[in-house]
Amino acid sequence: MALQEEKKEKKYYQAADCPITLTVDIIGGKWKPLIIWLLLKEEKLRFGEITKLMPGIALKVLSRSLKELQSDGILVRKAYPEVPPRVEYSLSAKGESLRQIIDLLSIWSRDHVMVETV
Amino acid sequence: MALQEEKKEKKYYQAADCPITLTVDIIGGKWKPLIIWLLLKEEKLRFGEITKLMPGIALKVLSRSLKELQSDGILVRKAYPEVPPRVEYSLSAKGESLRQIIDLLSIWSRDHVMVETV
DNA sequence: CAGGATCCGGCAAGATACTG
DNA sequence: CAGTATCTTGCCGGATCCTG
Repeated sequence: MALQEEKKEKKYYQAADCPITLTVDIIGGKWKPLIIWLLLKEEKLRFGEITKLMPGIALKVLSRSLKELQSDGILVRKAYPEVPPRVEYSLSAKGESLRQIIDLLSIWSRDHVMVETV
Repeated sequence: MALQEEKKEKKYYQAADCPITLTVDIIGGKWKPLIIWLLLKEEKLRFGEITKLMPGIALKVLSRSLKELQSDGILVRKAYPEVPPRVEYSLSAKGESLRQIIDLLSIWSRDHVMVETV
């Protein structure tokens, strides 16, 4: 079996090969970072609370962002069968595991973004 | 001096308040992560080399991405006054300072994205 | 060789109205 | 209260042609 084209190094790359891209696709976008960040601080938030904390976001966008973060396993939705309805969002273990990264990002942005080269 | 409305906690947030967003805005997008990732590995790349390493990217998109990463201080462009022209891109110190974050992201994506809950 | 200029399509995001 | 449905918009990314 002649392993003809087997190189140790790939010759080219696509976005999907990049570990940064894989993560950014999940936690990136315009609002998801903020949602995760808030949930890291607040632990548990209702849908309405989030809309009040983030006045700029459109309902539809928040709704879809939450749904995607759910299906990516980052956060957990808990609905209470009450009237009026109550729904609480919190981070899953997988979501919590992002804390270390978030902390690093916070430090980096403080040191390299907010201070303009001093 | 009645510090009437002075709360310790802000009542609402915008995307710009979030440290994750600040960083993701710089290194995020479809191709920038890949560019940074490659430069972390290769140290120095010519424009044409990048297009060969990333066959999917459009010239204009690469061009603009590089320009933005420059103006954000992430990478350095060095042009040699030759014919035909030669241009080399490499990470700045600020760009290098992302390595720690990138490493964490790599680990996280390997542990939480690529293995689907085992 | 390293790009600039131009035109185009798609999807994310936004605004508003409505519902279980 | 916690969303959906619908319509519109804006920007990102893509393809092609052109140039110092």
